[in-house]
Amino acid sequence: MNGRLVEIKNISEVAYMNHKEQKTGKRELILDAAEDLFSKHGYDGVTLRAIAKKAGVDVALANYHFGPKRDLFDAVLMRRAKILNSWRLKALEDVIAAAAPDAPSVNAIIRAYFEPILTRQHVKDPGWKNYYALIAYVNNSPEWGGQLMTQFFDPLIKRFIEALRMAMPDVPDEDLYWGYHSLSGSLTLAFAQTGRIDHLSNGLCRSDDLPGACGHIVDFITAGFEQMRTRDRSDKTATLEGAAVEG
Amino acid sequence: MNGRLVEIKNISEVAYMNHKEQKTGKRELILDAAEDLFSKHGYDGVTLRAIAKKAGVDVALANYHFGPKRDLFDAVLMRRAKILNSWRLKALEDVIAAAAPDAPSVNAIIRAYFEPILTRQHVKDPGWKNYYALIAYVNNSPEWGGQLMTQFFDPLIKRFIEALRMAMPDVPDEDLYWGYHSLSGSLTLAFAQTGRIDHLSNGLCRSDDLPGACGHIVDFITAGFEQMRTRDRSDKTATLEGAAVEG
DNA sequence: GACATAATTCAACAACTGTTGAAAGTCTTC
DNA sequence: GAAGACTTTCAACAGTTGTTGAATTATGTC
Repeated sequence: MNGRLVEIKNISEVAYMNHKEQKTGKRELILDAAEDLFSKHGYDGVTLRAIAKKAGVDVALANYHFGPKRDLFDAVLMRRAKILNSWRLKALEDVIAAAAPDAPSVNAIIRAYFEPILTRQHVKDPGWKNYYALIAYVNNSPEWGGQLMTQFFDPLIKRFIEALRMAMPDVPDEDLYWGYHSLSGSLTLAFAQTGRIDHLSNGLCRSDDLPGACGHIVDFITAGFEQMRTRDRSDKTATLEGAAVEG
Repeated sequence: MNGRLVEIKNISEVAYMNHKEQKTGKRELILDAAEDLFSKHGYDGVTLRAIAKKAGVDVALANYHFGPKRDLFDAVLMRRAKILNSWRLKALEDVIAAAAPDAPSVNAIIRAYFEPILTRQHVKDPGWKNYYALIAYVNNSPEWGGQLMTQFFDPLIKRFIEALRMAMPDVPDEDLYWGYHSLSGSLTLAFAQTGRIDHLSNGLCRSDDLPGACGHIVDFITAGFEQMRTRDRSDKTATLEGAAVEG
């Protein structure tokens, strides 16, 4: 059985497919090839001819199915965005329901954010790996980051922050937002799978081991949020300014 | 007085400039323009003609000074890399010396990593802002991330992890490396200044306020490392697998 | 099996890409 | 002020880019 397709159907996310999309034809091959190449070289680093060659089709076919290049890029992003959101939304709601009427623990919330996307079977699928790397590219790009990420993931993230606010009612919103910012950066770099940590750790840690990374990151991030309960917010902005500049 | 140039000279980093580079001619204008555009659109998203136009010079001039496009990109990265490293190395060594013969605190080490680059005067300089965004682009790109970041920043980072190992001798290296990975991701996203947190927080937090971000991130990351002293390392990899897939 | 419709390929376009060699300009040094 | 070494521009190249319209093939319908 075809792993990805089965998953998509079972999760009752068929709705977002229109009648054209569920076929296993060359259309999907183009999306797969584009996903792979875009994730590795970015939007401008990939030509339609390279995509067509990798998909084994003619150049013009991409334009026939998706219109201009930019729309193909959006289609690649869109294909897995909703299913991703539904996984994480469900995990978050499960955690909230399980703790009700109390607020869930910070650790449970963080786990609901990471585990659905980092510890499941699908992380072995090259398509999903490429998609994650693509999200990393988009999230860190000034050109795409502001607009596209907001469009796709904001609703989920707002509910996530809401849950954190429930768990830590006395923590100011500013702390929560910056905390999410750190969380997002950590996740993004893990997504990117640049091989950097492999070099740095002499092979002790592997950047393509997403489930392995998950445990470490979850504990790290949880502590980052927990710390906010007792954080010293007095102005510590006394800088080292001048020490190096003048001397 | 010209902020950036004065800083560079005072910090006794003139050594890395060869005799050609210290001039304020069109050569620097090309580097500035390239830095700006590369940081916003990535390597492939920028043409030499766009750089030349922004710098107000002819297309051929970039090639005359730097050779092929790829070498121009390296030159942009190289220009500020060494001075950046020297700032952070000095801060780290100051912290180690101040605590000697004891090990420095985790918080002091983290602050030595962030404050020299986020709280100083130079973060107001658009050139440095662009450079930081460029580092973010490189760090998250599978194409550049592995090689270039290693080449430029590994020596510093190894000493930094060494210091953390001194501060927390009982923590396994694996935790330290993954901790650095989270740290690096957080810093990178802050560098990128995508405007995402602005949208998300309805203007409460601003992604171009790097000094403001610094305080939050430092406390967040410090807690992430401190947690490793008492971390439960039993295998918690029981996943939610199936819950959503089957239902 | 004819017919309409969708899918795919083919050939070609105008615009743009990085790069180059020669020409023109500018600056230093004697 | 002539000579010579850098700097900068000009004009052009061969190759590549996204896109398009017509031609060809496959798919489904009655």
